[in-house]
Amino acid sequence: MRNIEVAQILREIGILLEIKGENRFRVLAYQEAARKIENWPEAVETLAEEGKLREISGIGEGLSTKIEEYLRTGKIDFLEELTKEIPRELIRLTEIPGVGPKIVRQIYSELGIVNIEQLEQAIQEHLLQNLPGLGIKSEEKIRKGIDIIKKSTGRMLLGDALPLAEEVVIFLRENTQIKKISTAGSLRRMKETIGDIDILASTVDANRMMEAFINLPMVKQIIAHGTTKSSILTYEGVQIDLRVVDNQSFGAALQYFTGSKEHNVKLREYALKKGYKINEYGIYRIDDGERRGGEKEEDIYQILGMEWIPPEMREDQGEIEAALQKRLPILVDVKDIQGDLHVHSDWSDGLVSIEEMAKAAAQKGYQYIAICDHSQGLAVASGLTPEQIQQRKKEIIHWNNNHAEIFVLEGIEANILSDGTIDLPDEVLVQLPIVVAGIHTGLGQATEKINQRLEKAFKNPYVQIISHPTGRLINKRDATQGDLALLFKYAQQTTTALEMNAQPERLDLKDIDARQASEKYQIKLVVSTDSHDTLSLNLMRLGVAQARRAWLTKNDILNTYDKDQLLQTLHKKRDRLII
DNA sequence: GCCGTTTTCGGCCCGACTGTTTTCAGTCG
Ligand SMILES: Nc1nc2c(ncn2[C@H]2C[C@H](O)[C@@H](COP(=O)(O)OP(=O)(O)OP(=O)(O)O)O2)c(=O)[nH]1
Ligand SMILES: [Mg+2]
Ligand SMILES: [Mg+2]
Ligand SMILES: [Zn+2]
Repeated sequence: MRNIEVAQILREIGILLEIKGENRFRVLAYQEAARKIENWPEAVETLAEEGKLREISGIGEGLSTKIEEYLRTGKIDFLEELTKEIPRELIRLTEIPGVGPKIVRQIYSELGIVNIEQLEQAIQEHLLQNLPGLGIKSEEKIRKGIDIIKKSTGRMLLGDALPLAEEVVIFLRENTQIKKISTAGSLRRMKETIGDIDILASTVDANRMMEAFINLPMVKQIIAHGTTKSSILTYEGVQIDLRVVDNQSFGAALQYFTGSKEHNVKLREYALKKGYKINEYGIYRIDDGERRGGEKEEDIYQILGMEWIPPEMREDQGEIEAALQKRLPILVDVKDIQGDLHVHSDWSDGLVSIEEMAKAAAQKGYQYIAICDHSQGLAVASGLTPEQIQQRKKEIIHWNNNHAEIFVLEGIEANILSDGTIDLPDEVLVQLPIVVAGIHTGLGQATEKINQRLEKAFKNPYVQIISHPTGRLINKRDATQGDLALLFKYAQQTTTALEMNAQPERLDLKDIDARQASEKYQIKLVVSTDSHDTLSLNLMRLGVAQARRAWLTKNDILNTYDKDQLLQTLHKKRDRLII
């Protein structure tokens, strides 16, 4: 998959064109194409080979030619020429908050600045404040911007952002007179990483609310402070945006502030075609200028003849078209989840006993929980030998004989060895009602090797679920080199389910891949927390959110089934493959 | 640079905050 790489190149061309002062819609075309390719579930090189690039809306004659050239030669002539005029280094400067293409162009052409060090030097010598359109304050603002970008740690994990947002919301509730409040932006859409925390509120006194906000104890710096919108930076380097509107506009504002940007643009374009105008204050008829709604978020979609679209779907990935046809799927909900099929106990590297895990799971209202400890191939995680599995079995039987509130399933997270065999013999696997298998070592192997390993694992009749299929760790480790399309084919052929691991830094399979697995290959998925302690069981919420972002329904997720149905489904494979 | 159940040319969302500005451009959400 070279999608990210190609998207990156297109994005760079877009920014360079913007600095050059090109037509902004031409710039937009590059940005939009980049986004489309980044979110495309198939490999861009495959599309190019098959001559299908132009089937992506937003990629036409010019862009497809450039993309093909890049994939073939590793270069784009047009870009080579462009960088002679606009150095590539300048792109980094546009990443400074408050510094855009116009300022970069100006400091480059007037002062010859191409990097942050030179910019800092120029600021120290107060060279910027004498440039037309800039002054003392702009210079200071840019200096602060450089501070921010230097300390910036990139996008946060959703799992880290959620509690922080909750803390801010609670503080605002306690210290201001709030009518309504909600998180918005990527956080409400439950995107796997979060750029900043967006909060929307309606209140009796907007000014007081803003005062309270910018005086939060966590505030390091005030980025903007207006009557309806303020932004602050916390000591941890997290930006928080607060938008305040009247109660009667809360719905329209929530729609706006939830985004995504691309969803908003598409929605607003469609509205225009139908004679309406949408902004964060409401939806208006263009002919008479009358406001037609906006108190509730549903107003906006309903007036346009659409179903209300769940926030997780608002990525301009076909949801607007589906909502118009009233064909949105009924997304899986946390309440549908009947059990967790991947948790560890202190028999391996878990921190709590089977009993504690079972009690906690029962508390969550689950019907069943599968204890899937590591197996012997993973010694660092105290993986279980066949003998230990026998021992553990007694404890599980004992629990089930004495407790009706939840059924504990005996399971394993077996290790896929570097030759693709499972680290436990079939005689052991056949005894286990739940068999998950995953790659934990040799993640850096070449494509061919990973593919072969997985093929072998998928073909093992006892392996029901592949855990964390790509092995990626967000912001830390890339997915393995395994070919996802091939992996999906194996899963389809062998009716093996794939896990959507809910650990905040895994979320693996990820949303767009899970959607592809389900839509194109009819693969079933399992949302699991991979808990090593009881608190982590709550991560189910994150995993289900990713499933919702993958457009999945209850029927697509095996751990929404009741116990009998689940076991029947999971055991079909061994019944079919062993005659 | 892309696109088209009204278009193959003329559109391509809409508004807040900041700083520098005598009326608005730049940046960002
Ligand atoms: N209509 C419109 N809405 C926008 C635009 N930019 C941002 N928004 C809305 C939708 C976004 O989800 C919301 C919050 O903006 P953010 O920049 O914080 O983006 P978002 O939270 O989606 O992603 P993030 O994780 O913060 O990078 O504001 C825009 O250009 N037009
Ligand atoms: Mg945001
Ligand atoms: Mg924001
Ligand atoms: Zn694992």
